[in-house]
Amino acid sequence: METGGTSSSGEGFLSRMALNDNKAGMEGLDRDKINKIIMKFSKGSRFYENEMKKEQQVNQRIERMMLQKAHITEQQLSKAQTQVENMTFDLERVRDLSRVIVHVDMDAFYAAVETRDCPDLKDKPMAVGSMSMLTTSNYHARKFGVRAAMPGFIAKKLCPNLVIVPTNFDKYRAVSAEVQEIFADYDPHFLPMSLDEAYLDISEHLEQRRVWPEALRTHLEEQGDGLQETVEGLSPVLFEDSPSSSSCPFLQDAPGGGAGGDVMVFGTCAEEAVREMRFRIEQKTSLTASAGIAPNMMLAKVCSDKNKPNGQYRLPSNRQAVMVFIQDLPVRKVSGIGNVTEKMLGALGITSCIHLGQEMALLALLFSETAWHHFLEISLGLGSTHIERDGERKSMSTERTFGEMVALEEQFSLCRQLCQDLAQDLQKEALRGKTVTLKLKNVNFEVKTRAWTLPCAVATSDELFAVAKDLLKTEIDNVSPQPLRLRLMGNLNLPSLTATKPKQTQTPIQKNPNTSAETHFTMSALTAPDNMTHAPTASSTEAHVSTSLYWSTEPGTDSLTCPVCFREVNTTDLTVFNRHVDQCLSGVPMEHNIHTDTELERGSSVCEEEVEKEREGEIEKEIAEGERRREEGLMEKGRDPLSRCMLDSLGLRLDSSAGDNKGLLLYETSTTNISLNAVGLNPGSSQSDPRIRPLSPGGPRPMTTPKVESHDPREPALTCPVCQVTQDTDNLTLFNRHVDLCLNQEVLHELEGLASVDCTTHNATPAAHKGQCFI
DNA sequence: GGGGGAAGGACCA
DNA sequence: TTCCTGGTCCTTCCCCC
Repeated sequence: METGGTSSSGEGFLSRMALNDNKAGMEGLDRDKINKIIMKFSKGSRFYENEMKKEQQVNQRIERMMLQKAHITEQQLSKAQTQVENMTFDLERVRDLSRVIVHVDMDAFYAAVETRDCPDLKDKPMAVGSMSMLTTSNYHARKFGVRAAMPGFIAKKLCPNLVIVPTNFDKYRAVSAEVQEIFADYDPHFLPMSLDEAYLDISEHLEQRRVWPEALRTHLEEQGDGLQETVEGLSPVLFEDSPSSSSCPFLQDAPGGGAGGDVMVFGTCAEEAVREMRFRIEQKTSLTASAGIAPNMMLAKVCSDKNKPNGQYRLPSNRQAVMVFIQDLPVRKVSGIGNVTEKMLGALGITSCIHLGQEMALLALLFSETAWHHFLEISLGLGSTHIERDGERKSMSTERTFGEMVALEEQFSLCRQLCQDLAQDLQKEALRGKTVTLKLKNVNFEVKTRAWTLPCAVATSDELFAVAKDLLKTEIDNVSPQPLRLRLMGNLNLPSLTATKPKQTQTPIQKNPNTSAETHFTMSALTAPDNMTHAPTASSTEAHVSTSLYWSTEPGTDSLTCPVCFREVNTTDLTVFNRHVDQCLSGVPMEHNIHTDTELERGSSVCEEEVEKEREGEIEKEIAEGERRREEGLMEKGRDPLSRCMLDSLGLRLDSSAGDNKGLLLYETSTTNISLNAVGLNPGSSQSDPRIRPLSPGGPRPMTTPKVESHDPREPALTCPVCQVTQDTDNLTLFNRHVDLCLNQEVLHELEGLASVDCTTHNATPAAHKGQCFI
């Protein structure tokens, strides 16, 4: 038997997929019937399979917990009981019942806004969202089991007449702003939780209100668009069965109120103040709100759900009333207890808050300290009494879901786009962040996050992409030879400061997120200053020193010494400096960045002089040609090459001479100046179907490669362009890995000329260190 | 052993 | 055919000092 909002029918229903009716307007539904439909159309899908996996994990957690419970001794229990009692005593001592906290929640907000603007919808089951996902539904739809967070196509099965209206956040934001203006009159420091929800502390307002003359508590009811009409006509159509719509509080309770009255006078108590607030919201927006009034935020939130929609509930501010209220409250109703916690508590026989109190000693032994402290507070009806707007934002992110994406260039291009979007958002709030996290969800709904913390905070698109693309590349390599089949990509930046200038740390961080044991260098062994650190490596194919060096500054200095060219770079901007180092290591100018970054130009001018002008011209010519072809539409849809910036960052070049093999990329390892072809550029194609022809070894390697030809599977001989040894394989992935390792060896040898290299973390075999070839 | 970063997950609207 | 987005907090694991 499942607890709370989910059910099990004994057919192996996943509790996490079954109908969650823990929402107003969903009482008394035929859950079994609804669940059967949900399962019928979910079963067998990748989403379902993943949910099943997650459910199993939760079940295992529960099994472990039960095992742990079986080993608890009386002595342990008694000790824990003492601990709980002490804690309870401490909490009771500071219980604060003096505040009047209000939680206001707009009723089916998005759906109500859409219905208001399109009255045709008022009698129809409708939801806001898309066939993929619904954000909310009206109360007609809820009768069919249609609710928020349900995919539209399932909702359509439950309710074939369902009207799905696309979201219009600009509109909701505008309405929300109107509502918030009213909130501010009651608590200027109110805490908005989302567009449709807020906490207010009206204690001060009530103090003032006590002595307010009636005139200040009088509000005009606008005829035609006012309460009378909304109660019987427009907005509350969503809430015909509302506990309060049948006995409109405004009309009946408010002094001076009455059917058709023009003037509404409200009282001075908390209920009257909240009633007034809701009245004003409705007058201004034609939308209804529900509210809960209680001595703390936790209780206020529960109370606002009590008489939803279009109602309010006040819990008296005394301990006894609070304890009575809490007794029968299902744990799932408490904010912070979700599906998993509910299930775990249910396994212990805990379904309501009274059980929580009774089993606290056991919970103290089975859950973490944070968790059981939270449970104890809930069981005592305690919650926060201070509404504080979080001054400081903790993180900022952006993510996107899409159809299956396999093509590398699409993945990197999207990554770039996300970085641009995030950079824009960061810059809007003048924030910078030190940790860049890449979030990936594959087609099986498995989510992975990969993070990298930088020595200094970053904010620009280029800076973010420099890290994100490495993280992405690492993941692509990790699943190789399989392609990375994505359905979501996100980019998260954790701001650590709000300053407009980058913060420069004095203590370098030296970590390598590359869990795939790919080749990388431990830079500490180089004869470089101690403050040189190693950033995330890209892949073994990227001559790892490229884009991988980060530097921290010494306080008081305004220049840095390049560890490669040993010249002073006149900058303290680490990004600029690291680009300089990248350039020196690669021996290739980062022409695009240089042209757009004057500081970089200054900082790297010394190294630039050493770069062959001819090659610069050649590169520029190639890119110009690539762009020309792009503009001319020669690139077929879906075969659009990587952006210039992306190509740069990856060390990739477009082969404009590829003819029919458009989409071919040339990989250029900057140190060795070797060109290899990369694969999988056509959408739909994958890395498992590459076309490769190794280049002829020796001599200066060309920037462009001859037209690629398919490799004949009957002809296994592939010759490594680096070591020139023929490899006994026709597996192109293996062959490419071999080339990677050889390339890295070349880099190593080059660096050995500058400094000693610590190869302890280099994943190559001893043979590789000797420059020999292997697969 | 403690601190801190990385990764994953729960939960919320 | 199709299961979101953006944010916070917590837990666990692991590495380093």
